[in-house]
Amino acid sequence: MTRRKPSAAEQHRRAVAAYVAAGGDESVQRVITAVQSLSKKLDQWYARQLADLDVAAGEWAVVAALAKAGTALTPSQLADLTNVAPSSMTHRLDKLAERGLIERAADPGNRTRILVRLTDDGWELFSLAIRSSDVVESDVLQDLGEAERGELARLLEVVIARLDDVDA
Amino acid sequence: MTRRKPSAAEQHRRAVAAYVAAGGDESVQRVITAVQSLSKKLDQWYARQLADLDVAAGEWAVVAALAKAGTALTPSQLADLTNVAPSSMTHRLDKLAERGLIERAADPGNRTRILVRLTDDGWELFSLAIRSSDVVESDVLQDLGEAERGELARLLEVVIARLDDVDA
DNA sequence: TGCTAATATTTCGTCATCGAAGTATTCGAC
DNA sequence: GTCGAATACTTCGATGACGAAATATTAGCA
Repeated sequence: MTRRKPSAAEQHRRAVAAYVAAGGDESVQRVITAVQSLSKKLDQWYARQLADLDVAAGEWAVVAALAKAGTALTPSQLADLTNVAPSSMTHRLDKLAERGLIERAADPGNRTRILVRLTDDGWELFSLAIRSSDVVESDVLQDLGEAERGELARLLEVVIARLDDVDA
Repeated sequence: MTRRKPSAAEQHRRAVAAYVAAGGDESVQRVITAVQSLSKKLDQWYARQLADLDVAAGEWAVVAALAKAGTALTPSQLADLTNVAPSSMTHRLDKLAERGLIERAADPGNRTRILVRLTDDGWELFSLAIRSSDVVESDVLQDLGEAERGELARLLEVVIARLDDVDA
């Protein structure tokens, strides 16, 4: 490398400047850029932690989706939730089933469907990964007090409430 | 689908509940989960907009990284910034160069390095994509006033300032 | 019932990505 | 200056993801 890597804060500033120079609105770009760089860093950390558990990011996405849903889901629903093509889900589920993290069963009410659910091992993996991720996540939020975290969450949730409308 | 898709807000609530049930801290999970679901939706929208311009998400990441840097970068730096293996960058740059969006030149000071820079067409694509994305991004932030956007940006930037420390 | 369209999953061929090894150049210690 | 380690990029073989087509079942309608 020619020079040392700039800090995340410095990269953020430059990114916003570039987006504004290209015609973006500043108050918008500050928020969007920050969300993206934070999410990117989180993804990097998750990838490392999951590698320790020998789980690929895509496989984790399936486990997490099932855990969040709290009920069995079909391959199509999982593909939609984890942002991959339905055809890609087949192989993923094969591998997860081989490891005993999920199990497939025919839907008794509709024979074209297959229901995927977490096994006990799958639930255990989910809980283990969440607890270890929570440590890093707490670290990254350590500069915010309880009130500020609440305010940050509230503002983000206002934005999330708008997502479906913009989608349509 | 058995039942209609739950709203983004409802999915967010369920996800936080699942993470807390698995042992995560609520104030942490509300923020982290919100950041991730927002980022995921943004990625989906970008993918669609970029598909209209016939640009893959990974290719866009390279163009954006060069635009943000404002200067020429090496393939290794681009691989690092865009979160891919250095070996993957070779082919990506080949394709981007074929389309005339970037150009490679030998570094006069170090013959093991190659300098990649945006062409005029590359800059034009960047500006075009930013301006069209800004429309969607503004829509998603429409429920926040100028003061709230500022506060949201400020809180996120506090978190970003902490990223490097946690990384180490 | 019978027929068409829609839904759900899988298979298949192709392309992008990965890690490891290969090649070339530069840096540092002596 | 010379040799070995470090750096930078590319090539290579294997794996994973995509879209399109194939298969199977269900739903709607006359």
